[in-house]
Amino acid sequence: MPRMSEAEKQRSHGRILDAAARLFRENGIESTSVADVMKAAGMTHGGFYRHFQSKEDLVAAAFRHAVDSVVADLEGEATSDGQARERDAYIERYLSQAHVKDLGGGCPLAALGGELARAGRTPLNEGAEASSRMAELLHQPDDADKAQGLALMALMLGTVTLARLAENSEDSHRVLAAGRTGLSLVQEHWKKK
Amino acid sequence: MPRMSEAEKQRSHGRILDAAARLFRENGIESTSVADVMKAAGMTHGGFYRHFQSKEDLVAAAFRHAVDSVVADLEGEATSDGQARERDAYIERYLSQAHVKDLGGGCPLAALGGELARAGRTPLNEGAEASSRMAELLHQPDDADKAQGLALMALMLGTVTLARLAENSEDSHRVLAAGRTGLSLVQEHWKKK
DNA sequence: TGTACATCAGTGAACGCGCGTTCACTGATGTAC
DNA sequence: TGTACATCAGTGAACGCGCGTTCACTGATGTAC
Repeated sequence: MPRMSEAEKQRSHGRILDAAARLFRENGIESTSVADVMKAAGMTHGGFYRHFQSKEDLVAAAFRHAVDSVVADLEGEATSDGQARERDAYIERYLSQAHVKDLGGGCPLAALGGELARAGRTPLNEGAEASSRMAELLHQPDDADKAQGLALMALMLGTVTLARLAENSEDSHRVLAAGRTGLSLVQEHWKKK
Repeated sequence: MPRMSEAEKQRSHGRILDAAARLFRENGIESTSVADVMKAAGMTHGGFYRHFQSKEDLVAAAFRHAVDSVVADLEGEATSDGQARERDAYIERYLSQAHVKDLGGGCPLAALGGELARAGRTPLNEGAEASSRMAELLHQPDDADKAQGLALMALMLGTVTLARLAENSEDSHRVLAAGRTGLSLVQEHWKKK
């Protein structure tokens, strides 16, 4: 059957990234094998090394891929007013039960932040850049440095992490509600400090 | 050489838990093997199953062991005034560069929260209980439900997670400072909502 | 435009390795008389 | 208290298995004339 055309190779590449971004978030990096990813992308494991030098390479690329799609969603708006509306909608979605349940399609930092810190130099760098980019998205006009954006990101990430550990949906809702309350305090009173 | 006395067995058990609690936090659950843990505890891997039924059992027990030692630190104080002082000191230590660097000895939720959500039923239950116990520790007299404790825990956990992803210590300090600012806002203004 | 040939995307078997777990064994410990 | 014996904590070899990675192979693609 092989060889495929250059255009088809690029489509394969995209399918591998999509599958990896989802599986790593859903099951964790260590629990997801190269073969798992390739199977989900509709191929066999042998072809993997035509696309990436190593699994560690894939981890970094797939993580960036996941962050890219979040960022692309929010940077689409042209006016700063539209961006503010998008940002608020994103925060609301972030602190929702749907996001808590959607590990595989949710925030890459919330799903993999802890693991990334131990995953090797290249993935770690991607993690650092991701928190920068995410904090930038949350930043508001009155946020000179990115401090408020970082604090919001930390609170959101922590809230979803705790909500995912809750045993029942009642506890999970309690955690999300607490996170929303804390978030509004940070948003409203930041510059009064 | 075997067999050891009952007292010695209990000491071995403690050494296994100590080693596991440190190694899991330091290198992650999947990257730490049963043999790694037993070697760090000064034994060979074969004896492990006299102490635990499976690795998953050890994960749950070691996580609880780590949470226990955090909780014991803070529950020692008898007076509510002493407890309040201890709590403030704990928060300060939590949001310090030393804690960011000390993965193996730091907050179990920050190190393993993400992985725990995928680690099986028993470890997941331990995670749920841990967030309850930690939120309880942070709770203040005017915090009727545990909402404020949960929000503080989420902000602290998220801040340390982001700080651990930072590439240099300057960025890491920036994240910690942002977390501290956010935290004081949540502490001061909670009941005004 | 048509032909001959080099390239290389994807396949599937194979590699060495470390994993969680099992097991026969050892000899000090704990127990029964 | 002393002796005979069952127990069982820890050892180290062995198990089946899945991992990341390599490789010979295939045949459509892309290129040179």
